[in-house]
Amino acid sequence: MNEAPRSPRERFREQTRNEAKRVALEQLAESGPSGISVNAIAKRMGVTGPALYRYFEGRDALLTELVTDGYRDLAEALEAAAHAHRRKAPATRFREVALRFRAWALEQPHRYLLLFGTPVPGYRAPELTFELADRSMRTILEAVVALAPADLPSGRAAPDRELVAWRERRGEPPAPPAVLRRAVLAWTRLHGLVSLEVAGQFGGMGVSPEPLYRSEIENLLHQPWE
Amino acid sequence: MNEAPRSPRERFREQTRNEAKRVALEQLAESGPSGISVNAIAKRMGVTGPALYRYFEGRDALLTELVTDGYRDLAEALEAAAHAHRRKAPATRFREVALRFRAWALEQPHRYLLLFGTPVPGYRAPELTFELADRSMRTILEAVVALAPADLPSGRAAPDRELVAWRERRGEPPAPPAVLRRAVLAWTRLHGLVSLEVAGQFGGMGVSPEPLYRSEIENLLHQPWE
DNA sequence: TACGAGTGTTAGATATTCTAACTCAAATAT
DNA sequence: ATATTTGAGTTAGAATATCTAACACTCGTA
Repeated sequence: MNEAPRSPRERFREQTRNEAKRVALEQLAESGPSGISVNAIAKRMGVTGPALYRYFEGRDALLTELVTDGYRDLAEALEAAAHAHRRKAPATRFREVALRFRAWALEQPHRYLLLFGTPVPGYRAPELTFELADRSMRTILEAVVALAPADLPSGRAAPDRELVAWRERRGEPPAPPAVLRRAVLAWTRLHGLVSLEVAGQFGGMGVSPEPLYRSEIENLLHQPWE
Repeated sequence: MNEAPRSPRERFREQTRNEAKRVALEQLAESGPSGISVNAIAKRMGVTGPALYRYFEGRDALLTELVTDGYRDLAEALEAAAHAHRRKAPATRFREVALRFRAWALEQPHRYLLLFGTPVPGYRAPELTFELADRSMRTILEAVVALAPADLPSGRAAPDRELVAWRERRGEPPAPPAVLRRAVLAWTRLHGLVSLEVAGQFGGMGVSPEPLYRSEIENLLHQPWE
């Protein structure tokens, strides 16, 4: 997105940083989060350990950057799916977004776990986590908004008020609370299935997760609007 | 459960092991999975580092033991909830088991994340993971079985066959595939909500997760049996 | 009471993160 | 074109981690 960095030095710097992150993701895939080692990354890049400290404050900063990159990547994948089907029926669009979500997770399970699994380093701020997840959440929300009929009533229960307030805080057009609640449920249900699948919990059960996932999508599409 | 260890030495050994695991869980709560250090545990126990290697093969073995303990603990909590309400209506029993599930996770979020988050050490075998999660799964399954009407048909779709086969493999009384599917969905939906809550993803949203969780329980109870 | 199994210690090999001090090349400025 | 400065990479080293090996001691056991 950003145009070419001005100086050759900045370009080189950017290139080295990306290379380091690329190698870090390799390490992540091979040996898990705790296998990401500044030293090993440097060695694999053909430089000594301390050299990398010119580019990252330390191991945790590098990890954090992988996390933020991951959230951005996921959000972009979902947005692309939504955009690709923007002319289709809302149900179709929702399905495609949901399927893209699972596909993204399965393409790079270690990254998905890095985002939604145990916080790895010292501890990353939960607020940061939320800010980042929010962009994906918004795409799902838009897909759910398009599904809802026009005449949904406004609820008065506690979670409804919270959701409406949250939506207002972001300066987005208001949506009926039932829609917001449905969007959150969509998020948690899809995440529940995907995270257990990625963590290998279905493996021993002999269940193919895909039909389950599809049926859960249909459940969300056909569930009555209270 | 196990009766008193015979020799004083075995008793002492058991005691030391438990103490070590207790301290390890403290470390886990304070500094996350990567903060669990054999050295630090030993220091906190008043001995030197290498002493602990008499009791655990290494750091990974200790970690693995924390994981297996956690799965056992969770399963026992769910079984206790089911047992406490064994005379109540099936819907009540299911509700209580589901609520206990969330309560267990909230009481010790770091442990829940240790079980269902990113695999931490080298890599624990997924089969092991499944074996252990199975016991909790079974309790949920029993609760769902009790909910189902008696005249459910047997499906012929692929996931149904898999689920039935899985159930048979464990030598348990057969259950209609719709029931098994519902049980898996219960598991994934509850886990989806709880894991996002425990990971702090709802924090910034200002949503109280409890009403959402309860509504999801009711959704499971009232969803038609296809 | 003598033995031996088991517990804990120190020393050390290896690997990690990260800082400090230094060199050197290359981009920038004059 | 030359001088200056910026910054990349190096080695050295402090602090801490896992884990092994060799040794000492102690307390159950025979």
